[in-house]
Amino acid sequence: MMNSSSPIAFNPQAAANTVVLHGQATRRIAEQRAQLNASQQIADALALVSDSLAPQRLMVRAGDVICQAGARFDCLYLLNSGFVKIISLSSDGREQVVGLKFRGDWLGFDGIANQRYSCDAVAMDTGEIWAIRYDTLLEASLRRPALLGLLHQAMSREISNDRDSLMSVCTLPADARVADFLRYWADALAKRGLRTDQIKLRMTRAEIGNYLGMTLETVSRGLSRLAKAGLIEFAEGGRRDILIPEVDALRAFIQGGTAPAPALLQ
Amino acid sequence: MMNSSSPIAFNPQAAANTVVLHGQATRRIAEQRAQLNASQQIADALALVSDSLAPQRLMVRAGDVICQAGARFDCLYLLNSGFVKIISLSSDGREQVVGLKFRGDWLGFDGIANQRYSCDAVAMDTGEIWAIRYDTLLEASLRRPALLGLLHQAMSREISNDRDSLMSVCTLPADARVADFLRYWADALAKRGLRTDQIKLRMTRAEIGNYLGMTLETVSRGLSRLAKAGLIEFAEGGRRDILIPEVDALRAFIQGGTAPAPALLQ
DNA sequence: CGACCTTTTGATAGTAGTCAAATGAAGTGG
DNA sequence: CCACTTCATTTGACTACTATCAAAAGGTCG
Repeated sequence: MMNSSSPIAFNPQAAANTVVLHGQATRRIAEQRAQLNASQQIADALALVSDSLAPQRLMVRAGDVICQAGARFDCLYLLNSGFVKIISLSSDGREQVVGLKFRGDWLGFDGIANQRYSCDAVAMDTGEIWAIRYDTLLEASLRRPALLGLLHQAMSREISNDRDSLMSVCTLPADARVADFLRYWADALAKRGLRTDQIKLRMTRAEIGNYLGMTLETVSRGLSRLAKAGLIEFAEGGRRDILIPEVDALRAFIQGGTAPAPALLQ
Repeated sequence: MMNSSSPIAFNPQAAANTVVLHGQATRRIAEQRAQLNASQQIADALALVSDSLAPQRLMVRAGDVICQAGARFDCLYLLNSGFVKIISLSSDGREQVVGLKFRGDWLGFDGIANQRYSCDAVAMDTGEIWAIRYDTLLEASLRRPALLGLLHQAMSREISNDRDSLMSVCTLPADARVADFLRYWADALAKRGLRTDQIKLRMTRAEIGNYLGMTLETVSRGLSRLAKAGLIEFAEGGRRDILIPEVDALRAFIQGGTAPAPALLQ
C-alpha cells in the first residue's frame, strides 16, 4: 500500500499520445513539472543561503519555541526541515494560529517593522532551522542581489499566502475549510517533492480548529464527513494520518461547496 | 523635510512628569505621541522615496483600478493620498476584499514572487499614487540602505496586518468584528494625523461584509446595535458617516465581547 | 493498569445566513 | 422640478450552520 503512484516516474510522451483525455491527465503533468520546479527552487534557495551566509544551524524538536512574541528582533529563520506553526497573540489574550511553515519558508518577517517579533513560532516536529542575523543578511544582500531577490520573494509569498488564508476563512463553509486545509498541506508537501497521498497531521483538532476559525468538534465532524464522502481516509495507525486518494476531488469539493460527486464529472 | 530621523525630537521627560494621572489620561498622551511619531514616519518615508526615486505620480478617482490581478508585475505603488481596497480573486470566482490601504502604504508586494500581481487594487476615493519601478527601486536601495529598510518595514507591517485580520475574523463574533473594523479604520486615520471622531466609510455594507466574512445584513445589524449601545452614532448626512465618540469604548467592546460598559472600569 | 489527553458523536442552543419587503438615497430624463 | 429608475440600507421572519455541553471511546505515557 505504499505505492505512491500518483504518477511519479512518469513518461511524458506516453501522456502526450493520449491527447484524447484532456483535463485531468495533461493537468497532472503540468502540475508535476511545476512541483519539480518549485522543489528545485527551494533547494537552490537553501543552497544559496547556506553558501553565502553560513547560517547557524539549530535542531529543534516538537514544542520548541523558535522565536517568541515580544522578543527583540535580530534574526530571520529559514526552515530547512520540519514543520512550524506561527501563533499570534492579541493584547487581550486571544491566541490564533496564523500560519504553517514548511521547508524553505522563512520565519520572523513580522519582527522587522517594530524590531520585535509579534508572533510565536513553535516547532511541530523535529527539524533543522537556520538562524540568520538580519544585519548580516542585509549586508550580504548588497553584494549578492540574488539573496535580496530571494528574501523579497519569500516575503511576497507570505503576503499572498496570508491573503489566501483570509479568503478561505471568509468564503468557505466549515467542511470546505477543513478540505482546503488538507489540500493546502498536500500542496505544500507536493511543492517540496514529498508524497501527498498520505499526510500526517502534526496538530490536534483544537489547533486545526483555531487555525480555521472553528471549534475542534466541527473539525472532527468535518473530517468524518469528508471520510464518509470518500474524499479522504484515515490510516489504520491513528486518526492523525490521513490518506488523500485524489487531491483533485478535494479541490472539486472545495469549489462545489455542497456538490462533492457531481463536480467530479465536469 | 527629508528628515528621516525616526526617533522624533520628543522630550520623554515632559511625559514622565505627569505620572500622577494613571489609566485613561496617561494612556491617551502616550497614544498621541505614538501617533504623531507614526505620522511623522510616514511623511519621512514619502519624502525619502520622493527625493531619491522621483516616482511617477498618478491621480486616481473612486473606482479606478491601480493594478490588476494577473497583470505583469513591474511596479510597486506608494499611496500618497486617498483610500484603496485590495481584492483577491480565487480560481473558482470567489472574490474577497483582503486589505485596505491608506496614505504611506505600499501596493503590489504580492506581485514580486510570481512576477504577476495576484490581487486587484481599486481606489475608493480620489487620491495620488506613486508608481515606482521595482528594478529602479532595487537599484536605488543598494546605494541608499534607508530605502531598503523602508521597503522591508512596509512588507513586514503588511504581514503583521494580514495576521491581525485573520485573528479578527477567526476569534471575534460578528458585532465585535464590525466594531474592530471601525477601530482599525480610526487607528489608521489617527496614525496619519487625521481626525478620528468622525469617519466616512467608503465602502458599501456588502463590501464591508465581504471584508469581514459576513453578509451585508449582518453588518447593518451590527452597526445598528453598536449605535443603540451608544458606541457609535450616525451623522445626519447619511449612514456612511460614522461618529465614534470614544474609540476606547469600542476597544472595550471588542475585548469584552458582550460587556461594553463594565470593561471600561478595570 | 490507571491517569490524562485527544477524538468522536449526540443533543441542544444560539449566532449568523437567507429570503423578503419597505424605506431611503441618488441619479436620469421628461 | 418632479416622476421614475436603480441601488443601498434597514428590519423582520425564518432557516441553517456552527457552537456548546456532555458522554463515551480511543490513545499515550508513566
